[in-house]
Order: sequence, then structure tokens, then C-alpha cells
Amino acid sequence: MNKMLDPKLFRNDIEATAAQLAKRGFSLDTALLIDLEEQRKAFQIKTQELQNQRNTRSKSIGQAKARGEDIQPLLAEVSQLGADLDAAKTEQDDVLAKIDDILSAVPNLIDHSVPDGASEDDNVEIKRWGTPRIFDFEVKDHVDVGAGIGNGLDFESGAKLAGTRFAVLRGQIAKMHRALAQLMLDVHTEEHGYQEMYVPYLVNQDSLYGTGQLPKFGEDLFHTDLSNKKFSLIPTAEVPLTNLLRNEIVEETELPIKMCAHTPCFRSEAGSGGRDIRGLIRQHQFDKVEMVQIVKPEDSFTALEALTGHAEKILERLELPYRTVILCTGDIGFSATKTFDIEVWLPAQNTYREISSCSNMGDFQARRMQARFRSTETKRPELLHTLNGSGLAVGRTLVAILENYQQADGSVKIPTALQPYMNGLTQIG
RNA sequence: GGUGAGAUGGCUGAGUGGUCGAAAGCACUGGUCUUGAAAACCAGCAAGGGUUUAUAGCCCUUCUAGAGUUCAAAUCUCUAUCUCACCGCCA
Repeated sequence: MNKMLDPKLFRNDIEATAAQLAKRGFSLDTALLIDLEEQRKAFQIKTQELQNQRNTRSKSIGQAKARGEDIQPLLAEVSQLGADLDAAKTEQDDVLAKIDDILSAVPNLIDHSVPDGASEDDNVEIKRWGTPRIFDFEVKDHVDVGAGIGNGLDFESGAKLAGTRFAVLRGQIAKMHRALAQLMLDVHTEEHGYQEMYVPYLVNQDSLYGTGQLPKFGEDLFHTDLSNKKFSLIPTAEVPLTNLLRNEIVEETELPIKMCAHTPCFRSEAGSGGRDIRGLIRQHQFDKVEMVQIVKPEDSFTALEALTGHAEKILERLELPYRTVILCTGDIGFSATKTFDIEVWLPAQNTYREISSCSNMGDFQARRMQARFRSTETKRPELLHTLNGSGLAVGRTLVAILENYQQADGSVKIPTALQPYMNGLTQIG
């Protein structure tokens, strides 16, 4: 049962829901769904009625037997019931499967504040921070800069060991990569109130359903193929962190829950064709520090602003120019109600490139996971809201530093905030 | 990897075919009592779904998960997962 949106939306307010979905270019077959819904109702009532009969008959058989009466006539009465029930149940399951097929493909509803648009070209810039540096020499891209520092960025070796879209980091570059993750974790835990977590990098299928990678996006992931067990490599720490709440009911007083983790992430990049084939931008394996917040429904949009600010703070610490955009209705992800992308300036590409994506998932993931809190007011369980954001993608941050801080002689200055994590070094190469 | 024992409500823990959604205790909530609190006593207290204006009633489902036997399954059978203990192995 892949409930994603509230089923009641499709029963009580289907036209309005369809209109909402149309905003992101999703067309809902309302006539079909209304028809299926009528069938569902009929079959479900029929099935439950038969179950009710079976239960009461069985009970009376038990009572008769306890009194020592002859059971045979009663057994004859119920002989047909089993077959009828099976038939009704098959009909019901059939309709439910059809409905499920449709609903599991339905994306989340978009928040009103999200701008209309067809593609990423229509995303709206809402903030710009820092000024791109003017270079008095020809800028190299990060691949060349990294290669020049002790062969610190080595894609040939990555290809040799694993294949395309893998890299080997060496020496000072590898150290800087590690230093960046340390800095990010320290800022989020010490200044932004997140609890540091260490989590599995392989997860089970239930977890992938919980955060929405399955059933629709399985081809984006790497899956292990053991005889009796199926694990998948996490595409982001959002999966293990958010799934900690799966099938849990937390007390309202425990909220908000703020967690962060530094993990590798694995993505098959099945749909990305030949894009970004050069360099560290799009790899099958990359490191990321992820932030996740679990909040009360009424707090989630405020939390999204805060969480985005936490990601921005890292770039400000590193003095890397960036801009923040709000994804338009045509570019926003499947599970999100609203998403901010943070894009860092890359001088070699003369453009801003995504380095963080911060989303409010609303109750979409929580519904699939049955992640709830007990309201102190009503005493009843209610769905939580989940948010996540990169804070930041470590590999891409490394790229940004190599490009923005490169010098004419091929060396790279180390941002002041990062120097304590690099034994006080002020430059590498 | 081997052998054995387990998995029950927020927690502990009864329950080996029938009125069990499930004893009891703890925790929690409300009440009585009290100047107040505690104690004591009384009462309530799972989740999901359907129907419904309803967080009222009524009904269905759920005792790790999935399949099976039966008129009837927490209870019997099979499979999987997880936990614990001991042995082996190992970072």
C-alpha cells in the first residue's frame, strides 16, 4: 500500500487535488479514479460484511461446542462462506492494486509560495552572496588544478579501480576533502543544534520505500544481490536518518528532532547521460554532510528557511560566492512541497552550480513511513513533517575551493575557516 | 558459519485452537480524598482502515513479516527477518 498523499484528498476533493497536481505538470485521470473509488467502496463493504458474518458464525460454533451441542448443521451453514469471502477479497485486492498503481505515481502537492515554471530556467533567484573573484590569469578548472597538486585528483586511477565516474583523491587534496566534512559537522553540531549520527550505508527496501526512492526511482540506486537479502547503497543520508522515525510515535515534546551525518552517497546516474562526465561534479560515489529535521506540521516551512540558512552558513564560512534559488513547479522533486537549491560559483564554468538542495517534504514521507507524534493537545498520533538538505556536498565544495582559490602558480589558498582543520596550512600545492 | 532459545500493547510480562484486541504489573490520563502534594481508592488508557458532518456509534484488520491448515489462529505448519546464549572465525 503506497499511500503518498492523503487518500481522502482523492475521495473528497479530487478536482482541486488534480488542479494542484497539474501545476507541476502531472495529469491525474480523475474519471478513472472516481470510478475505481466507487468500486473500492462497494467491494470493501462487501468483504467486510462477509468477514463479519464469518466471525459471528465462528463464534456461535465455538459456543455451541462448549455446550456440547451438535455442530454439524452449523458447519454446513458456513460452508459457502469461505469461497464467497475469497472471491470478494480477490475483487477488492484487484481494485486496490489498480488504485495503488495510480496513487503511487502521484507526486507531492506543491506549496503555494512556489513559482510556476516549466524547467530549471524558471527557477527564481532569491539571494546572492559574495562577489565572484576577478582573475588576472587564465582560470583552470578543478580537474587541472587538482592534477597539478601532486596528482591529487586522479580520475584515471578511479577508472582503473572501478570505472567511469569514480575518482581517487591523493595527499593534500584528500586531506582537504576530509577537513571539509569535519568543518561542516562541527558547525552543524556546535552552532546549529544538530545531533551527529553515524548510520548504515546499506539499507533495506523498506527504508527506500519510506523516503520515496522506491518504487519509482530504483534505477537510480546501486543494489546488492545476495541470495537471501537485498541491500541498497544509500543515495543520500536522508534515507537512513529519516527512516529512524519509521513506524515510530514520538512525543510532541521531543520535537523538533535535528540530525546530521557525514556519509558517502552512491548514485547510478542512470538518467544523466553524458552530462558532467569531466571532473568531480557528478560521480557514482561522493561524500555529503546531510541535515534532517523532523518537525510539527505547523513548523515545517519555518524550519525549511532555517535549514537552508544552515547550509548557506558553510559557504559563508568558506567565503565562497553563492546564490539561492527556489525551484519552480516544473523543476521541483517528486516528494517535495518546496525546495531551495544553493548554487556555488564555479569560475571555470563561469556559472553557479548546485551544491545543496533543501526540501520540505511535508507529510509525504511521514505518511509512507507512519512517522508520527502524539499531540499533547489531542493525545492522538499525527503525521510528522520531514525536511532534509545537504550541508554540503563535500566533493562539490572541494571543487569550488580548488577553482575559486586557485593562484597563478598552480597552488590553492586554503580558506581561513578551514586552516585549523589543515594543521594551520594556508595553502596547498 | 554451527547449535539452542526467543519475538505479544509505551515498558515488563501472562496466554498452546473458540466469547482474546489480548490477564497482571509499571507508566500515563481523569476523578474521589487533601490546605497543597504524596499515598490510597475508583475509572480510563493500542494502532491502521471502512462507513459517517463526527476525534459519536457500528464494522473490518493487526500479537515481527509473508504464506498455509481450520467454520474459527497470538496459539498449529512452512519461509524470511531480527534478538539473545554458547561454540567456531574475524577487524
